[in-house]
Amino acid sequence: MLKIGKLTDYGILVLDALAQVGAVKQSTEELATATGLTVSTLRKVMKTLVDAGLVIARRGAHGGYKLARSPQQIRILDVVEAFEGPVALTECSQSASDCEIQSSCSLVSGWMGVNELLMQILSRVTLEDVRQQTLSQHLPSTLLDANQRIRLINL
Amino acid sequence: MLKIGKLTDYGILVLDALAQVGAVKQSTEELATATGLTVSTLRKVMKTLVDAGLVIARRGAHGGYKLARSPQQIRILDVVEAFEGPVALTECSQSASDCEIQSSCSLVSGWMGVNELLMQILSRVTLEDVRQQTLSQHLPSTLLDANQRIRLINL
DNA sequence: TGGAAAGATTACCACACTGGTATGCTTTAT
DNA sequence: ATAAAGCATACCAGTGTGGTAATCTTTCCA
Ligand code: SF4
Ligand code: SF4
Repeated sequence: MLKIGKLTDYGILVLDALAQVGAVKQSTEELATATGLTVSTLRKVMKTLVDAGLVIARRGAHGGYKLARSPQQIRILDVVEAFEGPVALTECSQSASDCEIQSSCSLVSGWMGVNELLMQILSRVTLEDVRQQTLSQHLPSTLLDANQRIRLINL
Repeated sequence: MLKIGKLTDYGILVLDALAQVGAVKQSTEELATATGLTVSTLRKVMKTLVDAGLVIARRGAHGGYKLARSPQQIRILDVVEAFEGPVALTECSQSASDCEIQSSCSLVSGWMGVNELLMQILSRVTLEDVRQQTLSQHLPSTLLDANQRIRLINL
């Protein structure tokens, strides 16, 4: 599956709704109707988003939420990390690894490379890309030749 | 986190061990000592690997396992899909989606793009890449300029 | 042809995580 | 003061994962 959590998904959903209205503050109720989520669920989502500094909250009467920066400056990686912590494909990708066979494993640095690669990709896709469907839906399925491949790997 | 399952990881571990010895068949016991996994766990891993056609099994006395094709021809995506099913970042990425707000969601095709992109990347990294640490461990962290970015997104 | 060597199949269970929900607290504008 | 908002916490059912064992089936060879 390699799926992202549903809450992460909801996070993007909220950011999209906020981007839609520009700089206008939105209340939890307004976001609820805009996104179709329940208020309870929204609260959890908003907390994460605020803690991560992706949206700015204003409390009290006439409060509400607005984007902390423009959709072009919000990376998918930011959102994913906000909800799910650092990207770590394998156990040993994390600092506090508890893989029992790590000492005798020769693949640690190999996985690191893949991990880094995916992070680089996710850091280059922005909220705006997802909103505007910048990414072509039908990518060419032909394999790249060796040179292109190296360039892709090494960015 | 965005982590792959531990069993998937073990799968790569086994494939690495098989690649190490070339065309020689390996028994479950031999793989157990080579990888540090228990025999019970290995059985589950091997079943998945065999079902996916990534390794070839020979039963009976003098049986064992060997790689179905060369490490260069085994894509990480193949292994991931074997253990975790089709890559589907969001609910709606799967055919049988059960996201309740999908009808009123404008991000479906946006996510599709990201999903495709990640799959393309994972399909271009092979077992050999992970074994030989082909991927540079320290990728340049400077952002690409606009043109390069478009080329990356559109492959 | 029988037995040993090997893989295949199935079932079971503890545990952690996820998603969903409710309840009460704090801040701020008027 | 009061109402409108966001903030914090706690709870819980369901699910998925990882780990383990017990049993069946195939193949080779003495
Ligand atoms: S040490 Fe090896 S087996 Fe353990 S998590 Fe890392 S790659 Fe996987
Ligand atoms: S339909 Fe929208 S909210 Fe539902 S899974 Fe897809 S992207 Fe997420």
